[in-house]
Amino acid sequence: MINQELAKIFNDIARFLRIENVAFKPYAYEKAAISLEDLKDDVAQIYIQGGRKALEEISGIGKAMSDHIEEYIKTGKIKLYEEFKKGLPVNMDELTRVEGLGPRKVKVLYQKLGIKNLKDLEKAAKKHEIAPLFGFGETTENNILQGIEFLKHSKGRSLLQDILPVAREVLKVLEQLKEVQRASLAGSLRRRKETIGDVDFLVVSKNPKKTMDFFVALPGVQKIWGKGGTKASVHVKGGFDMDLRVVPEKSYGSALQYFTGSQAHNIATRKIAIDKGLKLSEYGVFKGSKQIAGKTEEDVYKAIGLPYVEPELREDQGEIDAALHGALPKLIELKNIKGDLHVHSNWEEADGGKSSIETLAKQAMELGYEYIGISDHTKDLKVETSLNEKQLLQENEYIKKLNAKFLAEGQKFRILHGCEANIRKDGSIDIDDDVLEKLDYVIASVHSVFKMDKSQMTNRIEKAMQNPNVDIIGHPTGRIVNQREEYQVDFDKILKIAKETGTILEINSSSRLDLRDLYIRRAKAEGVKMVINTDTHQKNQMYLMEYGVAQARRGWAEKDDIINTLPVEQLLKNLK
DNA sequence: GCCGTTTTCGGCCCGACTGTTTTCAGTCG
Repeated sequence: MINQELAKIFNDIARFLRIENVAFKPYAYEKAAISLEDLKDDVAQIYIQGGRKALEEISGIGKAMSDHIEEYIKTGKIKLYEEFKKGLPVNMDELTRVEGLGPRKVKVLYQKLGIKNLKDLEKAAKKHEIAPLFGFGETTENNILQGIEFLKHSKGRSLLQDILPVAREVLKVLEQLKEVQRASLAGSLRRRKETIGDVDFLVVSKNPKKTMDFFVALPGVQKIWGKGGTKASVHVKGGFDMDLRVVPEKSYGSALQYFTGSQAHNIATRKIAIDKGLKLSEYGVFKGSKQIAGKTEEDVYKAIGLPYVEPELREDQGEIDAALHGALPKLIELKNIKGDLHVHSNWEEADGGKSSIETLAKQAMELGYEYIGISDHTKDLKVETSLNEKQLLQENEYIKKLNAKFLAEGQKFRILHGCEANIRKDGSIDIDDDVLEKLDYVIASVHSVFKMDKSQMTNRIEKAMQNPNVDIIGHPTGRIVNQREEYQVDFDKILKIAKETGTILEINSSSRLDLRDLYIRRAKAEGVKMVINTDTHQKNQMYLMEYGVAQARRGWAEKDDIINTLPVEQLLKNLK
């Protein structure tokens, strides 16, 4: 996929244009870049199939952008970009990642000191060559050094599931402060993005200074980045930033709306306000100089003529239009989930990190589930607990006994027996059909040979879906967030076959987060049913369900799109 | 450079903080 490469180039061009004080164009290039980043299809494919016309149907892509894209596909280069780079041959992307350094300062640093990259920058700062420059100074030089240091330790964007628990701890502490009246998470964390850049908190406080002093003294804080009258920013151990904003009660809703973002959603909502002769900012909704809303988010949306929009939808991906037409989805919630169908066990005895089936069942009961599905790996995957036909049948007997025991104890809980079988290279399943038939359900997943060409991989998965015993395709695109790209597959075809065969697609809650949000939305649009599973391998991973549900919400999924919201008998009817 | 259920031309979100050039440009979210 060249989408990301092009997005980076467009972002760079936007920076070059900003240096030259060109009005509005940078914004257009940035918009085009965002559009490409969010695009689920390969832009080269779009061009090959539909030409320039198809390109220009992408939002933010007009004549000039499609020129650039065509040029890049044909020659691997964009002339305009090459010329900009000739005039300022620096690693713009790398340098502007240093906090406080933008394109203009980068240009000055290149012209005066010949700084081209992070290494040059660090050297110059250490030799105190930066401070004497016009427009710079001691503080700026120190900030640059610290910014570089932070970048070195920064892991980039962290996984939501690593950050949210930490952020909740901090939020809890803030909420317990006597002077704090209200507190919330904001930013991409509140929107439950897959990865998080920094953590935003918003509070209303009777004593803003005291609250901010407390915040910057939290354990784990390594550096106070900034502290003003309403905002404090810190770097913390683990390589990420936390921001705290203190706002007045009467602006809490508009501030929360603003700091939750996304930026694109904010711009869209502000435009709607303008159309209505209003002004929307973090301080409220204003008619002239009079504030007409701002205390709660609901009020803010209402004042500009919209119903409340759930944070997970705020990406300017059609939610504004849906809101205007009363067509917002009623998103699935964690409490709708009645069971987890992708759980690995060490089926007889607890051992190492894994749990016995009985332990897992008890955990599921504690989560309020009505059922759990045990789905151990099968024989082709050479892991300790992968099962062959004979072992699967033994496991089946064992589960029957456990269910009988629960029944005798009066427990209204059921263990379903499945497996996570392997889809072989040729699309066949590594367990005999007469054994698969005896299980309550079968998940089939790709665990090997990821690098196939698109049509081969599509045929491989299609063949698995055609198997009458395969109910669910596990982690359907093979991606792992921050670790592995998805394999090449024709997702439209997968949806079509899933629909025809009644095969369910998994939303995997682990760090795979596969399906990704845009695919969930497409599956929903095609009427393909999904299941949200945790893929639990270690003790206590069933709590990950919340992240799969968040992913589903970002994909606009409703309760009816997800089969494990159903009671057990209905669930079984929805399987093949 | 892009876009249009009031526009094919005339708009394009809004405000705070920082450092330094002391009145504002650059950067950030």
